[in-house]
Amino acid sequence: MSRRAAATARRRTAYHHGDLRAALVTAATALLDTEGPLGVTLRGAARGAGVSQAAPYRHFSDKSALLAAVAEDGFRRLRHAIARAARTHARDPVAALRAMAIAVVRFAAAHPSHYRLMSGPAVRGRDHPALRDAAVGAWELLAGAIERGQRAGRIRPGDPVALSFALWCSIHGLAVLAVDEQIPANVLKVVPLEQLAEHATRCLLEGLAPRPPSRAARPARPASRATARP
Amino acid sequence: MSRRAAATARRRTAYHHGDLRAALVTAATALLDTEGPLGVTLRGAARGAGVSQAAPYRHFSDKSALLAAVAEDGFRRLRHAIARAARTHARDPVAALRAMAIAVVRFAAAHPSHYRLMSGPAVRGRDHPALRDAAVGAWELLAGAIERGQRAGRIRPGDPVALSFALWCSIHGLAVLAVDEQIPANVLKVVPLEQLAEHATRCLLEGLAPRPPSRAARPARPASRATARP
DNA sequence: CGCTCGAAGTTGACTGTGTCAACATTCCCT
DNA sequence: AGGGAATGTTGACACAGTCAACTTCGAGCG
Repeated sequence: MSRRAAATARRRTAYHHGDLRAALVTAATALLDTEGPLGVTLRGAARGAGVSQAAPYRHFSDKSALLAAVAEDGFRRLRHAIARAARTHARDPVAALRAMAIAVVRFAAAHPSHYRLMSGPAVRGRDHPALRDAAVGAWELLAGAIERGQRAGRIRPGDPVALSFALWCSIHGLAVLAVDEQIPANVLKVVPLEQLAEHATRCLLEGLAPRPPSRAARPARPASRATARP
Repeated sequence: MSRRAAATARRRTAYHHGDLRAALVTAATALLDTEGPLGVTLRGAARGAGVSQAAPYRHFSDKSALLAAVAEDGFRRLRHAIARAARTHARDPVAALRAMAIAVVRFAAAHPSHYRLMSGPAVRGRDHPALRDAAVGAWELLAGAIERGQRAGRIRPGDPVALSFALWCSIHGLAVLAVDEQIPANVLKVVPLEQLAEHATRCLLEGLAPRPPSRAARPARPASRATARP
Protein backbone atom coordinates (compact mmCIF):
# COMPACT_ATOMS: atom_id res chain seq x y z
CA MET A 1 0.00 0.00 0.00
CA SER A 2 2.64 2.52 0.96
CA ARG A 3 4.83 0.94 -1.69
CA ARG A 4 2.17 1.79 -4.22
CA ALA A 5 1.78 5.26 -2.82
CA ALA A 6 5.49 5.93 -3.06
CA ALA A 7 5.64 4.51 -6.56
CA THR A 8 2.88 6.75 -7.84
CA ALA A 9 3.91 9.73 -5.81
CA ARG A 10 5.60 11.57 -8.62
CA ARG A 11 3.20 10.87 -11.43
CA ARG A 12 0.27 12.72 -10.04
CA THR A 13 -2.47 13.68 -12.42
CA ALA A 14 -5.27 16.13 -11.84
CA TYR A 15 -7.54 13.32 -10.80
CA HIS A 16 -5.34 11.03 -8.76
CA HIS A 17 -3.57 12.77 -5.98
CA GLY A 18 -0.53 10.55 -5.60
CA ASP A 19 -0.13 10.38 -1.85
CA LEU A 20 -3.36 11.52 -0.37
CA ARG A 21 -2.96 9.73 2.90
CA ALA A 22 0.12 11.67 3.89
CA ALA A 23 -1.35 14.88 2.56
CA LEU A 24 -4.44 14.39 4.69
CA VAL A 25 -2.37 13.80 7.78
CA THR A 26 -0.39 16.94 7.03
CA ALA A 27 -3.49 19.01 6.42
CA ALA A 28 -5.16 17.72 9.56
CA THR A 29 -2.05 18.49 11.58
CA ALA A 30 -2.00 22.02 10.21
CA LEU A 31 -5.65 22.45 11.12
CA LEU A 32 -4.92 21.12 14.57
CA ASP A 33 -2.12 23.60 15.13
CA THR A 34 -3.94 26.62 13.79
CA GLU A 35 -7.58 26.04 14.68
CA GLY A 36 -7.34 23.87 17.75
CA PRO A 37 -8.82 20.45 18.37
CA LEU A 38 -12.37 21.46 17.48
CA GLY A 39 -11.21 22.92 14.19
CA VAL A 40 -9.88 19.71 12.74
CA THR A 41 -12.49 18.25 10.49
CA LEU A 42 -12.58 15.59 7.87
CA ARG A 43 -13.95 17.93 5.25
CA GLY A 44 -11.44 20.57 6.21
CA ALA A 45 -8.55 18.18 5.82
CA ALA A 46 -9.92 17.17 2.44
CA ARG A 47 -10.14 20.82 1.44
CA GLY A 48 -6.59 21.38 2.64
CA ALA A 49 -5.43 18.51 0.46
CA GLY A 50 -7.38 19.93 -2.48
CA VAL A 51 -9.65 16.97 -2.73
CA SER A 52 -13.33 16.33 -2.33
CA GLN A 53 -15.20 15.60 0.88
CA ALA A 54 -15.49 11.84 0.54
CA ALA A 55 -12.00 11.14 -0.72
CA PRO A 56 -10.54 10.58 2.75
CA TYR A 57 -12.72 7.51 3.14
CA ARG A 58 -10.51 5.71 0.64
CA HIS A 59 -7.66 5.98 3.15
CA PHE A 60 -9.30 6.23 6.55
CA SER A 61 -12.31 4.26 7.63
CA ASP A 62 -13.32 6.95 9.98
CA LYS A 63 -12.61 10.42 11.25
CA SER A 64 -11.05 8.89 14.32
CA ALA A 65 -8.75 6.84 12.10
CA LEU A 66 -7.39 10.05 10.63
CA LEU A 67 -6.99 11.51 14.09
CA ALA A 68 -5.22 8.36 15.19
CA ALA A 69 -2.77 8.73 12.33
CA VAL A 70 -2.12 12.32 13.34
CA ALA A 71 -1.61 11.27 16.94
CA GLU A 72 0.68 8.44 15.90
CA ASP A 73 2.79 10.88 13.96
CA GLY A 74 2.96 13.06 17.05
CA PHE A 75 4.18 10.17 19.17
CA ARG A 76 6.90 9.49 16.62
CA ARG A 77 8.05 13.08 16.84
CA LEU A 78 7.84 13.03 20.61
CA ARG A 79 9.94 9.91 20.79
CA HIS A 80 12.59 11.50 18.61
CA ALA A 81 12.65 14.57 20.83
CA ILE A 82 13.03 12.42 23.93
CA ALA A 83 15.75 10.31 22.34
CA ARG A 84 17.65 13.39 21.24
CA ALA A 85 17.50 14.79 24.76
CA ALA A 86 18.76 11.50 26.16
CA ARG A 87 21.66 11.41 23.72
CA THR A 88 22.95 14.82 24.74
CA HIS A 89 23.50 13.55 28.27
CA ALA A 90 24.76 10.07 27.64
CA ARG A 91 27.21 10.36 30.52
CA ASP A 92 24.94 11.55 33.29
CA PRO A 93 21.77 9.47 33.65
CA VAL A 94 20.11 11.88 36.04
CA ALA A 95 20.81 14.81 33.76
CA ALA A 96 19.43 12.72 30.93
CA LEU A 97 16.19 12.15 32.83
CA ARG A 98 15.88 15.84 33.50
CA ALA A 99 16.53 16.63 29.85
CA MET A 100 13.94 14.10 28.75
CA ALA A 101 11.36 15.60 31.05
CA ILE A 102 12.09 19.04 29.65
CA ALA A 103 11.83 17.70 26.13
CA VAL A 104 8.37 16.31 26.76
CA VAL A 105 7.11 19.50 28.34
CA ARG A 106 8.63 21.57 25.60
CA PHE A 107 6.94 19.43 22.97
CA ALA A 108 3.62 19.77 24.74
CA ALA A 109 3.99 23.52 25.02
CA ALA A 110 4.97 23.86 21.37
CA HIS A 111 2.09 21.75 20.06
CA PRO A 112 -0.61 21.87 22.71
CA SER A 113 -3.47 20.65 20.59
CA HIS A 114 -1.36 17.87 19.20
CA TYR A 115 -0.34 16.70 22.64
CA ARG A 116 -3.94 16.86 23.77
CA LEU A 117 -5.01 14.78 20.84
CA MET A 118 -2.31 12.23 21.57
CA SER A 119 -3.65 11.66 25.06
CA GLY A 120 -7.26 12.43 24.40
CA PRO A 121 -10.60 10.76 24.07
CA ALA A 122 -10.74 11.09 20.32
CA VAL A 123 -8.51 8.10 19.81
CA ARG A 124 -8.64 5.01 21.91
CA GLY A 125 -5.60 2.86 22.03
CA ARG A 126 -7.46 -0.36 21.75
CA ASP A 127 -8.88 0.55 18.39
CA HIS A 128 -5.57 1.62 16.88
CA PRO A 129 -2.69 -0.68 17.77
CA ALA A 130 -0.19 1.37 15.78
CA LEU A 131 -0.99 4.34 17.96
CA ARG A 132 -0.55 2.31 21.09
CA ASP A 133 2.78 1.05 19.85
CA ALA A 134 4.01 4.54 19.11
CA ALA A 135 3.04 5.67 22.59
CA VAL A 136 4.74 2.74 24.24
CA GLY A 137 7.84 3.35 22.13
CA ALA A 138 8.15 6.85 23.53
CA TRP A 139 7.57 5.69 27.04
CA GLU A 140 10.12 2.92 26.96
CA LEU A 141 12.93 5.40 26.59
CA LEU A 142 12.26 6.48 30.13
CA ALA A 143 12.55 2.99 31.51
CA GLY A 144 15.85 2.56 29.70
CA ALA A 145 17.24 5.72 31.23
CA ILE A 146 16.13 4.62 34.67
CA GLU A 147 17.91 1.33 34.17
CA ARG A 148 21.11 3.06 33.14
CA GLY A 149 20.81 5.26 36.19
CA GLN A 150 20.48 2.20 38.38
CA ARG A 151 23.58 0.64 36.86
CA ALA A 152 25.44 3.87 37.54
CA GLY A 153 24.22 3.85 41.14
CA ARG A 154 22.38 7.11 40.71
CA ILE A 155 18.90 5.63 40.90
CA ARG A 156 17.84 3.43 43.75
CA PRO A 157 17.24 -0.23 42.98
CA GLY A 158 13.81 -1.55 42.13
CA ASP A 159 11.73 -2.56 39.17
CA PRO A 160 12.66 -0.04 36.48
CA VAL A 161 9.22 -0.28 34.95
CA ALA A 162 7.59 0.69 38.22
CA LEU A 163 10.02 3.52 38.85
CA SER A 164 9.77 4.90 35.36
CA PHE A 165 6.02 4.71 35.63
CA ALA A 166 6.15 7.12 38.53
CA LEU A 167 8.35 9.40 36.49
CA TRP A 168 6.01 9.15 33.52
CA CYS A 169 3.09 10.15 35.72
CA SER A 170 4.94 13.23 36.88
CA ILE A 171 6.09 14.38 33.48
CA HIS A 172 2.86 13.62 31.70
CA GLY A 173 0.91 15.27 34.48
CA LEU A 174 2.93 18.44 34.16
CA ALA A 175 2.63 18.43 30.39
CA VAL A 176 -1.11 17.92 30.53
CA LEU A 177 -1.57 20.64 33.11
CA ALA A 178 0.42 23.00 30.93
CA VAL A 179 -1.48 22.10 27.81
CA ASP A 180 -4.81 22.51 29.52
CA GLU A 181 -3.75 25.86 30.96
CA GLN A 182 -4.44 24.68 34.46
CA ILE A 183 -1.18 25.86 35.95
CA PRO A 184 -2.04 28.80 38.16
CA ALA A 185 -0.95 32.03 36.56
CA ASN A 186 1.04 33.13 39.57
CA VAL A 187 3.18 30.03 39.34
CA LEU A 188 3.81 30.39 35.62
CA LYS A 189 4.60 34.08 35.99
CA VAL A 190 7.48 33.36 38.31
CA VAL A 191 8.80 30.11 36.94
CA PRO A 192 8.99 29.20 33.28
CA LEU A 193 7.64 25.87 32.24
CA GLU A 194 10.97 24.22 31.78
CA GLN A 195 12.04 25.00 35.30
CA LEU A 196 8.81 23.46 36.47
CA ALA A 197 9.87 20.31 34.68
CA GLU A 198 13.22 20.45 36.41
CA HIS A 199 11.46 21.02 39.69
CA ALA A 200 9.12 18.08 39.26
CA THR A 201 11.96 15.82 38.23
CA ARG A 202 14.09 16.87 41.16
CA CYS A 203 11.21 16.45 43.60
CA LEU A 204 10.68 12.96 42.34
CA LEU A 205 14.36 12.10 42.48
CA GLU A 206 14.96 13.44 45.94
CA GLY A 207 11.60 12.80 47.49
CA LEU A 208 9.39 15.01 49.54
CA ALA A 209 10.16 13.33 52.82
CA PRO A 210 12.90 14.81 54.93
CA ARG A 211 16.18 13.10 54.28
CA PRO A 212 19.33 13.01 56.35
CA PRO A 213 22.23 14.94 54.83
CA SER A 214 23.61 12.63 52.17
CA ARG A 215 26.54 13.05 49.86
CA ALA A 216 26.33 12.37 46.16
CA ALA A 217 22.62 12.37 45.82
CA ARG A 218 22.84 14.94 43.10
CA PRO A 219 25.61 16.32 40.92
CA ALA A 220 27.07 19.76 41.45
CA ARG A 221 24.11 22.08 41.24
CA PRO A 222 22.84 24.81 43.53
CA ALA A 223 20.21 23.47 45.84
CA SER A 224 17.64 26.23 45.87
CA ARG A 225 16.77 27.17 42.35
CA ALA A 226 13.59 26.81 40.40
CA THR A 227 11.47 26.79 43.47
CA ALA A 228 8.08 28.15 42.62
CA ARG A 229 7.37 31.00 44.94
CA PRO A 230 4.18 32.74 43.93
CA MET B 1 -30.89 34.58 38.90
CA SER B 2 -30.53 31.49 41.08
CA ARG B 3 -32.74 33.25 43.60
CA ARG B 4 -35.44 33.42 40.99
CA ALA B 5 -34.90 29.83 39.97
CA ALA B 6 -35.21 28.66 43.55
CA ALA B 7 -38.30 30.76 44.06
CA THR B 8 -40.12 29.31 41.08
CA ALA B 9 -38.76 25.82 41.51
CA ARG B 10 -41.88 24.35 43.04
CA ARG B 11 -44.54 25.98 40.92
CA ARG B 12 -43.68 24.31 37.66
CA THR B 13 -46.27 24.27 34.93
CA ALA B 14 -46.29 22.30 31.75
CA TYR B 15 -44.73 25.17 29.90
CA HIS B 16 -42.26 26.58 32.36
CA HIS B 17 -39.86 24.01 33.62
CA GLY B 18 -39.01 25.47 37.00
CA ASP B 19 -35.31 24.77 37.27
CA LEU B 20 -34.16 24.00 33.81
CA ARG B 21 -30.57 24.99 34.37
CA ALA B 22 -29.96 22.30 36.96
CA ALA B 23 -31.94 19.79 34.95
CA LEU B 24 -29.75 20.46 31.92
CA VAL B 25 -26.58 19.97 33.92
CA THR B 26 -27.97 16.72 35.28
CA ALA B 27 -29.00 15.49 31.85
CA ALA B 28 -25.67 16.44 30.32
CA THR B 29 -23.84 14.64 33.11
CA ALA B 30 -25.90 11.55 32.52
CA LEU B 31 -25.12 11.69 28.82
CA LEU B 32 -21.46 12.12 29.63
CA ASP B 33 -21.41 9.05 31.84
CA THR B 34 -23.37 6.81 29.51
CA GLU B 35 -22.39 7.95 26.01
CA GLY B 36 -18.94 9.37 26.57
CA PRO B 37 -17.62 12.82 25.76
CA LEU B 38 -18.73 12.74 22.14
CA GLY B 39 -22.22 11.77 23.12
CA VAL B 40 -22.98 14.85 25.16
CA THR B 41 -24.90 17.24 23.00
CA LEU B 42 -26.94 20.35 23.57
CA ARG B 43 -29.96 18.89 21.86
CA GLY B 44 -29.55 15.66 23.76
CA ALA B 45 -29.44 17.44 27.09
CA ALA B 46 -32.56 19.35 26.10
CA ARG B 47 -34.28 16.09 25.20
CA GLY B 48 -33.21 14.62 28.51
CA ALA B 49 -34.74 17.55 30.32
CA GLY B 50 -37.92 17.17 28.30
CA VAL B 51 -37.58 20.51 26.64
CA SER B 52 -37.08 21.78 23.14
CA GLN B 53 -33.80 22.21 21.33
CA ALA B 54 -33.37 25.96 21.77
CA ALA B 55 -34.46 26.18 25.38
CA PRO B 56 -30.93 25.75 26.77
CA TYR B 57 -29.94 29.06 25.22
CA ARG B 58 -32.02 30.82 27.85
CA HIS B 59 -29.60 29.49 30.48
CA PHE B 60 -26.31 28.90 28.67
CA SER B 61 -24.86 31.18 26.08
CA ASP B 62 -23.11 28.34 24.44
CA LYS B 63 -22.55 24.62 24.41
CA SER B 64 -19.23 25.16 26.09
CA ALA B 65 -20.99 27.09 28.85
CA LEU B 66 -23.07 24.03 29.62
CA LEU B 67 -19.97 21.86 29.57
CA ALA B 68 -18.24 24.29 31.88
CA ALA B 69 -21.12 24.00 34.34
CA VAL B 70 -20.86 20.21 34.20
CA ALA B 71 -17.11 20.39 34.75
CA GLU B 72 -17.53 22.82 37.61
CA ASP B 73 -19.92 20.44 39.27
CA GLY B 74 -17.35 17.70 38.85
CA PHE B 75 -14.68 19.77 40.55
CA ARG B 76 -17.00 20.38 43.44
CA ARG B 77 -17.54 16.66 43.83
CA LEU B 78 -13.84 15.98 43.46
CA ARG B 79 -13.02 18.50 46.14
CA HIS B 80 -15.46 16.86 48.50
CA ALA B 81 -13.92 13.46 47.84
CA ILE B 82 -10.45 14.80 48.52
CA ALA B 83 -11.56 16.57 51.66
CA ARG B 84 -13.27 13.46 52.96
CA ALA B 85 -10.12 11.43 52.36
CA ALA B 86 -8.07 14.01 54.20
CA ARG B 87 -10.43 14.01 57.17
CA THR B 88 -10.15 10.28 57.67
CA HIS B 89 -6.41 10.63 58.31
CA ALA B 90 -6.32 13.83 60.29
CA ARG B 91 -3.56 12.45 62.50
CA ASP B 92 -1.09 11.20 59.91
CA PRO B 93 -0.30 13.80 57.21
CA VAL B 94 1.52 11.34 54.99
CA ALA B 95 -1.34 8.86 55.17
CA ALA B 96 -3.65 11.75 54.38
CA LEU B 97 -1.70 12.58 51.26
CA ARG B 98 -1.82 8.98 50.17
CA ALA B 99 -5.55 8.83 50.79
CA MET B 100 -6.09 12.02 48.83
CA ALA B 101 -4.17 10.65 45.89
CA ILE B 102 -6.26 7.50 45.97
CA ALA B 103 -9.42 9.55 46.16
CA VAL B 104 -8.50 11.48 43.03
CA VAL B 105 -7.63 8.37 41.08
CA ARG B 106 -10.75 6.64 42.28
CA PHE B 107 -12.87 9.56 41.18
CA ALA B 108 -11.22 9.57 37.77
CA ALA B 109 -11.73 5.84 37.36
CA ALA B 110 -15.36 6.05 38.41
CA HIS B 111 -16.22 8.95 36.09
CA PRO B 112 -13.66 8.85 33.29
CA SER B 113 -15.48 11.07 30.86
CA HIS B 114 -16.27 13.54 33.55
CA TYR B 115 -12.65 13.77 34.62
CA ARG B 116 -11.59 14.12 31.02
CA LEU B 117 -14.03 16.94 30.52
CA MET B 118 -12.77 18.67 33.65
CA SER B 119 -9.25 18.79 32.31
CA GLY B 120 -10.04 18.95 28.65
CA PRO B 121 -10.06 21.31 25.75
CA ALA B 122 -13.81 21.79 25.74
CA VAL B 123 -13.66 24.29 28.55
CA ARG B 124 -10.93 26.85 28.95
CA GLY B 125 -10.36 28.26 32.36
CA ARG B 126 -10.01 31.79 31.16
CA ASP B 127 -13.49 31.85 29.76
CA HIS B 128 -15.17 30.43 32.85
CA PRO B 129 -13.80 31.87 36.08
CA ALA B 130 -16.16 29.79 38.21
CA LEU B 131 -14.64 26.67 36.73
CA ARG B 132 -11.15 27.88 37.41
CA ASP B 133 -12.11 28.66 41.00
CA ALA B 134 -13.54 25.20 41.52
CA ALA B 135 -10.38 23.60 40.17
CA VAL B 136 -8.14 25.72 42.37
CA GLY B 137 -10.32 24.91 45.35
CA ALA B 138 -9.69 21.22 44.88
CA TRP B 139 -6.00 21.73 44.38
CA GLU B 140 -5.51 23.89 47.46
CA LEU B 141 -6.37 20.98 49.72
CA LEU B 142 -3.12 19.37 48.68
CA ALA B 143 -1.04 22.37 49.62
CA GLY B 144 -2.73 22.45 53.00
CA ALA B 145 -1.90 18.82 53.66
CA ILE B 146 1.71 19.41 52.63
CA GLU B 147 1.91 22.28 55.07
CA ARG B 148 0.53 20.17 57.90
CA GLY B 149 3.06 17.51 57.01
CA GLN B 150 5.85 20.04 57.21
CA ARG B 151 4.70 21.20 60.63
CA ALA B 152 4.71 17.59 61.76
CA GLY B 153 8.22 17.13 60.42
CA ARG B 154 7.10 14.49 57.96
CA ILE B 155 7.60 16.58 54.84
CA ARG B 156 10.84 18.31 54.12
CA PRO B 157 10.85 22.11 54.31
CA GLY B 158 10.28 24.25 51.26
CA ASP B 159 7.61 26.28 49.61
CA PRO B 160 4.44 24.22 50.12
CA VAL B 161 2.98 25.47 46.88
CA ALA B 162 5.97 24.22 44.93
CA LEU B 163 6.00 20.87 46.70
CA SER B 164 2.29 20.32 46.33
CA PHE B 165 2.58 21.24 42.68
CA ALA B 166 4.92 18.30 42.18
CA LEU B 167 2.45 16.07 43.97
CA TRP B 168 -0.40 17.42 41.87
CA CYS B 169 1.53 16.63 38.71
CA SER B 170 2.02 13.06 39.84
CA ILE B 171 -1.55 12.42 40.88
CA HIS B 172 -3.14 14.17 37.96
CA GLY B 173 -0.75 12.44 35.59
CA LEU B 174 -1.73 9.05 36.93
CA ALA B 175 -5.42 9.91 36.82
CA VAL B 176 -5.18 11.13 33.25
CA LEU B 177 -3.23 8.10 32.15
CA ALA B 178 -5.84 5.88 33.71
CA VAL B 179 -8.72 7.78 32.18
CA ASP B 180 -7.13 7.73 28.74
CA GLU B 181 -6.43 4.03 29.03
CA GLN B 182 -2.75 4.57 28.45
CA ILE B 183 -1.56 2.45 31.30
CA PRO B 184 0.00 -0.66 29.77
CA ALA B 185 -2.24 -3.63 30.24
CA ASN B 186 0.47 -5.73 31.82
CA VAL B 187 0.88 -3.14 34.56
CA LEU B 188 -2.82 -2.86 35.27
CA LYS B 189 -3.25 -6.62 35.27
CA VAL B 190 -0.82 -7.04 38.11
CA VAL B 191 -1.46 -3.93 40.14
CA PRO B 192 -4.84 -2.34 40.69
CA LEU B 193 -5.16 1.34 40.10
CA GLU B 194 -5.25 2.33 43.73
CA GLN B 195 -1.97 0.64 44.45
CA LEU B 196 -0.51 2.54 41.54
CA ALA B 197 -1.61 5.71 43.30
CA GLU B 198 0.08 4.50 46.47
CA HIS B 199 3.15 3.66 44.47
CA ALA B 200 3.34 7.07 42.81
CA THR B 201 2.83 8.84 46.11
CA ARG B 202 5.47 6.79 47.82
CA CYS B 203 7.94 7.29 44.98
CA LEU B 204 7.43 10.99 45.24
CA LEU B 205 7.78 11.02 49.02
CA GLU B 206 10.87 8.89 49.16
CA GLY B 207 12.50 9.89 45.93
CA LEU B 208 14.07 7.84 43.21
CA ALA B 209 17.61 8.61 44.15
CA PRO B 210 19.40 6.17 46.44
CA ARG B 211 19.16 7.24 50.02
CA PRO B 212 21.26 6.27 52.97
CA PRO B 213 19.41 4.17 55.55
CA SER B 214 17.40 6.66 57.50
CA ARG B 215 15.22 6.17 60.51
CA ALA B 216 11.77 7.66 60.79
CA ALA B 217 11.31 8.56 57.20
CA ARG B 218 8.07 6.67 57.09
CA PRO B 219 5.70 5.29 59.70
CA ALA B 220 5.35 1.62 60.44
CA ARG B 221 4.49 0.07 57.10
CA PRO B 222 6.08 -2.74 55.13
CA ALA B 223 8.58 -1.38 52.70
CA SER B 224 8.02 -3.49 49.64
CA ARG B 225 4.39 -3.60 48.76
CA ALA B 226 2.50 -2.36 45.75
CA THR B 227 5.52 -2.36 43.52
CA ALA B 228 4.44 -2.81 39.96
CA ARG B 229 6.18 -5.85 38.57
CA PRO B 230 4.84 -6.62 35.14
C1' DC C 1 -58.91 42.98 39.71
C1' DG C 2 -57.14 43.42 35.17
C1' DC C 3 -53.17 44.59 32.22
C1' DT C 4 -48.97 44.74 30.54
C1' DC C 5 -44.01 43.51 30.33
C1' DG C 6 -40.32 40.58 30.44
C1' DA C 7 -38.56 35.97 31.30
C1' DA C 8 -38.80 31.25 29.71
C1' DG C 9 -39.91 28.02 26.09
C1' DT C 10 -41.22 26.71 21.09
C1' DT C 11 -40.98 26.42 16.07
C1' DG C 12 -38.62 26.65 11.94
C1' DA C 13 -34.71 27.52 9.48
C1' DC C 14 -29.65 27.90 8.11
C1' DT C 15 -25.01 26.19 7.90
C1' DG C 16 -21.59 22.73 8.53
C1' DT C 17 -20.27 18.01 9.69
C1' DG C 18 -19.74 12.72 9.34
C1' DT C 19 -21.00 9.26 6.41
C1' DC C 20 -22.74 6.49 2.60
C1' DA C 21 -24.23 4.90 -2.15
C1' DA C 22 -23.73 5.40 -6.92
C1' DC C 23 -20.89 6.91 -10.48
C1' DA C 24 -16.36 8.34 -12.97
C1' DT C 25 -11.48 8.05 -13.86
C1' DT C 26 -7.03 6.26 -13.98
C1' DC C 27 -3.19 2.80 -13.02
C1' DC C 28 -1.28 -1.62 -13.63
C1' DC C 29 -1.11 -6.38 -14.90
C1' DT C 30 -1.93 -9.95 -18.30
C1' DA D 1 -5.11 -3.47 -25.82
C1' DG D 2 -8.26 -4.32 -22.12
C1' DG D 3 -10.29 -5.29 -17.70
C1' DG D 4 -10.15 -5.01 -12.71
C1' DA D 5 -9.12 -2.63 -8.73
C1' DA D 6 -7.78 1.38 -6.63
C1' DT D 7 -8.81 6.09 -6.19
C1' DG D 8 -11.85 10.40 -6.54
C1' DT D 9 -16.33 12.79 -7.31
C1' DT D 10 -21.26 13.96 -6.76
C1' DG D 11 -25.38 14.02 -4.36
C1' DA D 12 -27.83 12.96 -0.49
C1' DC D 13 -29.25 12.01 4.50
C1' DA D 14 -29.27 12.68 9.45
C1' DC D 15 -27.86 15.30 13.07
C1' DA D 16 -25.42 19.04 15.52
C1' DG D 17 -25.00 24.19 17.00
C1' DT D 18 -27.18 28.38 16.61
C1' DC D 19 -30.33 32.20 15.63
C1' DA D 20 -34.76 34.89 14.62
C1' DA D 21 -39.54 35.24 15.22
C1' DC D 22 -43.33 33.80 17.82
C1' DT D 23 -46.01 32.10 22.10
C1' DT D 24 -47.02 31.45 26.86
C1' DC D 25 -46.72 32.23 31.53
C1' DG D 26 -45.83 34.80 36.07
C1' DA D 27 -45.50 38.91 38.61
C1' DG D 28 -45.81 43.52 39.73
C1' DC D 29 -48.29 47.88 39.00
C1' DG D 30 -52.30 50.86 38.28
